[in-house]
Amino acid sequence: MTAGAPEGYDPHAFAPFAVTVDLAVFTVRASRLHVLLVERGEEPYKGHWALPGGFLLPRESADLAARRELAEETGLGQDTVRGLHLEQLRTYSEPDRDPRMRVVSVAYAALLPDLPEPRGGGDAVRAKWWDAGTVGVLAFDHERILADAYDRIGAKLEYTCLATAFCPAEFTLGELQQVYETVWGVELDRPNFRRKVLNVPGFVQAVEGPPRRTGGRGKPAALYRAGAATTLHPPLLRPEGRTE
Amino acid sequence: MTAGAPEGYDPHAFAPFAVTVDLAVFTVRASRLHVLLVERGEEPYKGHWALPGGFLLPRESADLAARRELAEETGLGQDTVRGLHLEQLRTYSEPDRDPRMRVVSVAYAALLPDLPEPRGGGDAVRAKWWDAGTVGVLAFDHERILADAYDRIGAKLEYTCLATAFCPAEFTLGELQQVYETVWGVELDRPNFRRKVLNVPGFVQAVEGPPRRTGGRGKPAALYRAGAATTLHPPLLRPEGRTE
DNA sequence: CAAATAGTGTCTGTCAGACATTATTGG
DNA sequence: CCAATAATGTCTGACAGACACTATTTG
Repeated sequence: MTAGAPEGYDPHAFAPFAVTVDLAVFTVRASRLHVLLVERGEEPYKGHWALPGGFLLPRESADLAARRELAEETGLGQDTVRGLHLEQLRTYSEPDRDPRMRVVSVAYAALLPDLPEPRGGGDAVRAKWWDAGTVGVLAFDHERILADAYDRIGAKLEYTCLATAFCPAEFTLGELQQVYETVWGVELDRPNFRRKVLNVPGFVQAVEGPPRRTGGRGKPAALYRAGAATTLHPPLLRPEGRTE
Repeated sequence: MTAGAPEGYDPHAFAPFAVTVDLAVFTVRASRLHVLLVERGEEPYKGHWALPGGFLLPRESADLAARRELAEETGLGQDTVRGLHLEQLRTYSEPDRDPRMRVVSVAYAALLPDLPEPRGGGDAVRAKWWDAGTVGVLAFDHERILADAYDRIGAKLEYTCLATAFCPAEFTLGELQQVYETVWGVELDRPNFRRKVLNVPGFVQAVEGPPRRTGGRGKPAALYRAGAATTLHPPLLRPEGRTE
């Protein structure tokens, strides 16, 4: 900022802002993208579904608040949550986005491997995974946030290693391909997908031992871990240039 | 957010958050990337240089506040500022980033064509364009914000039309190439750059009339305007995969 | 063996970088 | 004519999509 607060500024005299985080938590289950929603137990929007989130504590960064809320809503351990990739999306600050007062919200996207149903802790009545294509009307401006999150995730798959965040620690290339196909809503050619993934240095790393795993009936697939890279060179561009 | 504010929440009883915007305003002049900085006239960090910015007004979105501050610092008209591309970078919320109180700041990047020296209005002692490679120690966490902004701009040039925001309304392909070379710090092959730019539908649009403009001594160059597209298909990837 | 999934090999058109060449201006 | 900049053309190697084929498992 350029200067001090307005003339004679006193934090308690000025109309204060509340600051919250909102989370778009995604997972891939049954070849469909799912998002974690909570049912609101209080006004406003009581009974509506909303993105999980909540207020920043007085000495907490938005990043920490997001991880705390994520742990509360999913039942994941603090240590698990600490290592997860949280992607800060953007901040929503329209004056009337919350009817009660002035609330500025920092939105995050989180990517999880498939998990059991959330235990629905925290303040929410209950939490549930929804098919991302069929969520209805959400509270506040959360539909907008969810749409922005979806766009961002799809774009980030092209040039970052984010897709591995949807997979368990060890995964097959088929599972990784499923993530791309599900998020992008396209079908990819398996041999070409394989070639491109293995050509990106540091994207995936073969798990040494002969351990393999079956995915139903066919030949067992080799296992991989996420590699050291964070960005993809070259990127995996999605087909047909449909980024609009 | 999932639920109402904490038990018995009253906006004035709770430790309030102040919300500000900070702007990384870039331009290309003399083949160097420059950033607009202001000298602080008050404590803390009195005498230090900082990114322009300021507090949100009670009923103002961060986006509007950023445009207002930009107009104040650069002397650009309200109408000019309204049409500019402002890129929201991310939000900085570490509890101690401002020694006075809890300040959450929404950072923006703005790209301008080369402009005269700013008139240095607003609260700042003075405002000045600095070579982006030689800025010293900045106030608050503004060095971090500036570095993040620089990274984002470089990446966005690859897959969006952002580069045209650095150019005047009508520009030559040579000028556009200068933008890429300056921000990325590389030299590009002119014929190939030309071919790729013209191959992207909607990136640039030839200005019809035979009007041309000279850049010193050689052959006058054809003029172009920014096209209708916002994203580049295919993208203009920077050479040597140096995105780390 | 048939079905299903994993993995390899090959062909071909497109496009990238590299660079030669022509065009148009001022001095 | 020379220097400087703009614009066009060409060559070649790398890589993308498409797809045929082999490998390994279960029923």
